[in-house]
Amino acid sequence: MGKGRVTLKDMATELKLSPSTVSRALNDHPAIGDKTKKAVKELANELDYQPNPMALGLLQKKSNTIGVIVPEITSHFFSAIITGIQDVIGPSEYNIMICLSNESYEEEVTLVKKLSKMRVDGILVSPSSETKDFNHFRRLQNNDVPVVVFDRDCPGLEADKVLVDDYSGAYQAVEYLIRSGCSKIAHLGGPLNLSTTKHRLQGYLDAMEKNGVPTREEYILHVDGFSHKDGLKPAKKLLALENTPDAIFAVNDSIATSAIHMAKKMGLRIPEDISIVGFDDEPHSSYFSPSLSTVWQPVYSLGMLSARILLQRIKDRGSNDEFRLEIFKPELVIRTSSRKEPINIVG
Amino acid sequence: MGKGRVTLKDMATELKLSPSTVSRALNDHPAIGDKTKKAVKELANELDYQPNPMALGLLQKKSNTIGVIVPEITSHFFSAIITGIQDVIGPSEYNIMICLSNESYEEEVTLVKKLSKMRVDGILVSPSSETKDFNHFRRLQNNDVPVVVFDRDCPGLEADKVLVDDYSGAYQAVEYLIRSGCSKIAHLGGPLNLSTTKHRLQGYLDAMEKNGVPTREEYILHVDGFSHKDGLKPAKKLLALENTPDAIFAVNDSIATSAIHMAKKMGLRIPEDISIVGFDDEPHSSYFSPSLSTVWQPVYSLGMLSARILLQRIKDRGSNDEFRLEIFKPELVIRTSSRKEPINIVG
DNA sequence: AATTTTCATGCAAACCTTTGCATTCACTTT
DNA sequence: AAAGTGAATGCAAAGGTTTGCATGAAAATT
Repeated sequence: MGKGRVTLKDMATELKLSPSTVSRALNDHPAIGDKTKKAVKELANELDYQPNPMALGLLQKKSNTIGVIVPEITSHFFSAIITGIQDVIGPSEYNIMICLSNESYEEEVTLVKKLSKMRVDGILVSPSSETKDFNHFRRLQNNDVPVVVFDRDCPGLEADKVLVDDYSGAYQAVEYLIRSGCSKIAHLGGPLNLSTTKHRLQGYLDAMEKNGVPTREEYILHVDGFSHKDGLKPAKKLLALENTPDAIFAVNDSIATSAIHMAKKMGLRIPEDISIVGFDDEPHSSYFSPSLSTVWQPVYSLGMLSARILLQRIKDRGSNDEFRLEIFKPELVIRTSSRKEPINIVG
Repeated sequence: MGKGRVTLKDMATELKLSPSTVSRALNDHPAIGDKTKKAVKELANELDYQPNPMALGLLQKKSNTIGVIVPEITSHFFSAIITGIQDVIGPSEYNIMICLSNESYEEEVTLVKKLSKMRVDGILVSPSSETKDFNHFRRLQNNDVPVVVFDRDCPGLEADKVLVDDYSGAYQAVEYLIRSGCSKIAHLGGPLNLSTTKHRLQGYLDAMEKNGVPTREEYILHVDGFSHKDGLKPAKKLLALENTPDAIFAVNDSIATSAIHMAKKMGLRIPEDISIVGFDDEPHSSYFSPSLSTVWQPVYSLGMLSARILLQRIKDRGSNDEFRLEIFKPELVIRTSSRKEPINIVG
């Protein structure tokens, strides 16, 4: 009864010592005698003493908690990142508080306030697709709360960042489409003010230009959200063009499946009539039929590294190290939703 | 500078009042004069005063935090439940601490200890597939921390429970397979000591028996984990039987896709040669080809209700209401991975 | 034997907030 | 004018822990 709620004072009374001695004994303070230490530790063990984190937090002005803000967790992408974060933070002394912004700037600001109020010791954040202004993060930084940005960049914000080279991923994908013989390559892009979206678009544009393939304005559409249903209408629009594309590079796998869905519905054969490539390599993408060609990202590692950097930053608080910028390389995964590129093209 | 870290004392000095007066003014205590109240509130607003949750927690012996323990979040199932939980808890005064047990009993016990140490005000839990003993939850309850169990039951544990009628879901699925003309129906079940797995198996068995369809021991296999790769070997084994099944009812969608994968690989046509039905209705299941027949569960609602019950329980702490048992009804969703049942069978 | 050194422990403050009780002051009542 | 009332505010304790400083006793030095 009352287990786990024993206090230092309780133990002090029991042992006829003062709370301070008990505290020092538990923390192996050199000035405490060995017999006392042993007695205290035994009792603490027996009574399953757990120091009260609130008392500690109050004293040390820190909560031993780190906050994580993500737009959502129902996609494999973010849930895998979070799993990586958990696997690093879990064994540490810190607790994690995961918050969902639902891709809303307003909710994100509210969450930052909530976390700030909680006195979190640091936060990991991937901004919502609506977020253009980063002052809420700056306010945290001014309060000495380190911020690590992951996956989606916050341009102009000075912070540690762990990103993915979306430009390269897109470039690889589009260049491969070109080499495989496609020439009318369309792009289903994401919400416009997201760094990832922008870089994927730029990668697409550059790959087209560098390879002398003309693009058309009507070949580039942007979806409002990242889920399957958000891609259906734009995909339909693209496929209904007079000059039907022979390839679509989609901003992620869900949107790519929208395109596959629509293409099939319109009687197009994949990949004979049209190649489709996604981004993210969600685990089920390989089980679709056709299985989806896509760009793989090291999501789990991304989560782990972000968490490690934050822990390091918290530990070194004060020392004004330069902010880190880590960029992971994504990799093209070719499956059956796109044509094979001719083998004889070498170098 | 130092914003958000203003204390009552700071404001008291500034206004030449005592901290107690400032506190009372902010809490609209009747004994405080209107002028004072106004002045205090204005200053608090200006300085963006945020009461220190640790001081409050220390005083009230509660953390305003609720813990959530789930086996994993990379599947849509649990991430959607968590989204439901968040949507209920988020707007409340409580914070959420999400923890992943990774389907490990040991880690689950560690997490419970961590949350207990944190003095969470309640927990929501779906036990790991290894968990057979629930004393770690009972210890929490003994410390007056309410526990709400969701999706996966903890048989013998007295607590509020929000479950799904897995038996009914399985029964519906299997009876439908029988009516559609299948007679050699196999089952790919989950880890054996999980309530959901057991009930799905029982639903399968009963549907077979009640409809006079014999089952064979060799038709029932159990997988070790819930992901695609865990299902491949068992599916292969099933399909390699001399007496090849003409239907497979899988414990979830991922395992169902393993079966589809293997069936295709072995040259079987779906659903002509073999029908396959899953469980969960993950969002991409409808985009597979063949699109997956499966059993839908109200995951989001399940998350929301669990959270509501916990909040209620925390509020009514002390009053010894009976534990609630809520059971959601799942629904069969018929797509193209299984034969259509003859329309002329009525009543 | 007197003094210094060493060792082990206790006291009290601090962290921030809430709250029961005491205090102060102005105003009303007799 | 004295006493009583009421309103507005302050004091102090509590909650659990850590830590600088002080205290006490015993051991070692002179």
